[in-house]
Amino acid sequence: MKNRIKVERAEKDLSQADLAGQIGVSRQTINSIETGRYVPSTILALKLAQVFEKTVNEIFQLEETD
Amino acid sequence: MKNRIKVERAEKDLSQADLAGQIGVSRQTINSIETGRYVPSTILALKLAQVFEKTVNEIFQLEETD
DNA sequence: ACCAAATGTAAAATATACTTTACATATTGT
DNA sequence: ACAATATGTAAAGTATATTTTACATTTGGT
Repeated sequence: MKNRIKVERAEKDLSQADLAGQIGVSRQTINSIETGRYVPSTILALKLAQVFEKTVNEIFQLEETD
Repeated sequence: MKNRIKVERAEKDLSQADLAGQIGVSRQTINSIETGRYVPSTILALKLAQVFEKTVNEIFQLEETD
């Protein structure tokens, strides 16, 4: 699964720590999702989408391997 | 988190087992998500949305308690 | 009423998300 | 170059998702 978190963060000028704080997870959780080390829960994806004012589908996309 | 899986299934006339088969998870996984017993991964949410031809946000919505 | 299919759950096992702590590297401003 | 901030990652621990097996209940058709 691909994601656009890094880009969305840049557009809102948010650090990983900022974003983590807004959503209520650890900074490492954001980093791990952003770098594809693990797949977030749907609740987390919805919260990220909410912060970025986008849909989940705009931020996360399936790949063949999924 | 709320979800509209039951309704979307009805509209496509799919049983829980049918849906599970299309996505590649167990029937109990679908049942558990549908009845709110647990929160799916974003990959699973994207696959469900794909089957229903809707966005993840149309199928899953955050609640205050999330 | 009977039968088949669909649904709701539960328990045990396994996989994976997420936290905390900690450290190393990279980036940016002065 | 220096200091501060941001990022990448790792290991150990905890919480939660998902599978498999299994059974009880419900629903729909005849």
